Amino acid sequence: MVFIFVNNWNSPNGSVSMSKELTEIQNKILNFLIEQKVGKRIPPSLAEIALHFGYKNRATVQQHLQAIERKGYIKKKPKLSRSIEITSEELYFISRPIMGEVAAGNPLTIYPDTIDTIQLPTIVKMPSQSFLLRVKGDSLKDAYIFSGDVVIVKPDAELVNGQIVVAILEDAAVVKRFCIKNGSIELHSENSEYKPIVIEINDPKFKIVGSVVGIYRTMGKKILDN
Amino acid sequence: MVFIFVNNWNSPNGSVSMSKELTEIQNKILNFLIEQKVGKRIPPSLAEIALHFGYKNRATVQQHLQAIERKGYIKKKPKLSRSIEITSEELYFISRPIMGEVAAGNPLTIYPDTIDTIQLPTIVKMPSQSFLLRVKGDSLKDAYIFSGDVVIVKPDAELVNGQIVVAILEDAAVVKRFCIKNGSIELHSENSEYKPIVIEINDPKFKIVGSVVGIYRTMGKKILDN
DNA sequence: ATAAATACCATACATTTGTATGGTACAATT
DNA sequence: AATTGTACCATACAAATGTATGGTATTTAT
Repeated sequence: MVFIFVNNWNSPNGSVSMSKELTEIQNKILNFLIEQKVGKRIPPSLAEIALHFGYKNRATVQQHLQAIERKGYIKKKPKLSRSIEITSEELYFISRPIMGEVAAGNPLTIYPDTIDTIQLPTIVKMPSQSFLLRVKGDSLKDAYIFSGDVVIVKPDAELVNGQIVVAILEDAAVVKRFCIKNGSIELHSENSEYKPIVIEINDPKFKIVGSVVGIYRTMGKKILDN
Repeated sequence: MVFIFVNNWNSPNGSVSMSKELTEIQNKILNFLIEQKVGKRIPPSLAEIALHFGYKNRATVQQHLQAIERKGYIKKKPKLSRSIEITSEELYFISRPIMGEVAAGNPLTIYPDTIDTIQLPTIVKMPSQSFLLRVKGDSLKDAYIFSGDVVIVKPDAELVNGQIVVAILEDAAVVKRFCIKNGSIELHSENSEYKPIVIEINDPKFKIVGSVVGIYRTMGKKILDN
């Protein structure tokens, strides 16, 4: 997992609280904090930070954290373990692989490897083990999922009628609304131009990959040319 | 903040790892864990849990946690403080107020109070101090924001050209793409049917509320009637 | 009727953790 | 030349934390 530090403080209406630039080492420590929070979901203790950077004692880390806090990048509650808060978490992005493309209209080939990377804001937390797929095609446009959207897929999730799932059909993947009826599975498009796909439950060429637990679409910053 | 516990284990393809039902108290403790993680962003220590429930020592909490872990709802690393992980975090929802409605097309009145509540999945982390607004109207449909979508608004965020912002114009709120040009502010719709709104920077009837940092749209479970 | 699970209590103990203090070395600034 | 900031080290200590053990009372299941 690669984390990218996006320093935005110098933008037009820059944040007031970030008073000074971080040194290289302080920057590395801040990145580690973000990494730990996104990955492990809890902030590290001083000892864990020291271990990671090879420091022989916690005092070194302690002093670095004090410096980073003085400069306004983190906040911590005194005496409380693992209480480091990242001041402006939404300004940081984590680089996440997109595992393939998936057809919302007609089936498309699914790639075994990473095809692209997305800068996912750290505020968008992904369930563990879930992965990202980019949607192509417009058969789900009535469910407001569009070509280019990135869907968060949780594998082996429970399947409920009416849920949007990712399924493999003869080595191609589709995003459809799932419906089980009279012992056979129907995969619906929201777009009425596409007819439902009907499969027998035991069809060996069919497999449910997982359910779509969320979508992500980049919101900010579009160049206005006029 | 009110948290709602959604017990999903008994759904058709129930998860395998959740072996037994929790008792009432165990349930309350699990809810507290979720509450703490979503709110404070870090799991509580045994002492903090004991304090919250009025227990006189940590051992009581310790035994409850062991029971909850035995039943598969949480996992924790031995000897490590604040290392409780919620096994299937994406199954829980947090109840969050929607503060008002906002027009993406023509301006609408913004309500001072909560108008509705949404069940936001705990995987969608909101930046602190941000709030939710429901979008009405279709002027942003080319940016794929639709009537009914819930936008996450971060107040006082830095304003960058091309960013989507919530602004107040004569006591009504709009969602538009922000653009500053030659000393005056332009608010663009993606939908070409609407013309840009142009305001002078110092116009007292105009105020930027914040920037849209994300959208959320309920994905799962739609009743298929056929 | 007995066993097992639940729901607490008290006490004890080894680590972990945050923090304070003092020291060395080096680079940049004043 | 003196000061400040950075980047480490070592040691010490109180508080926080997780854990183990043993006990009591109540409810639930066998």
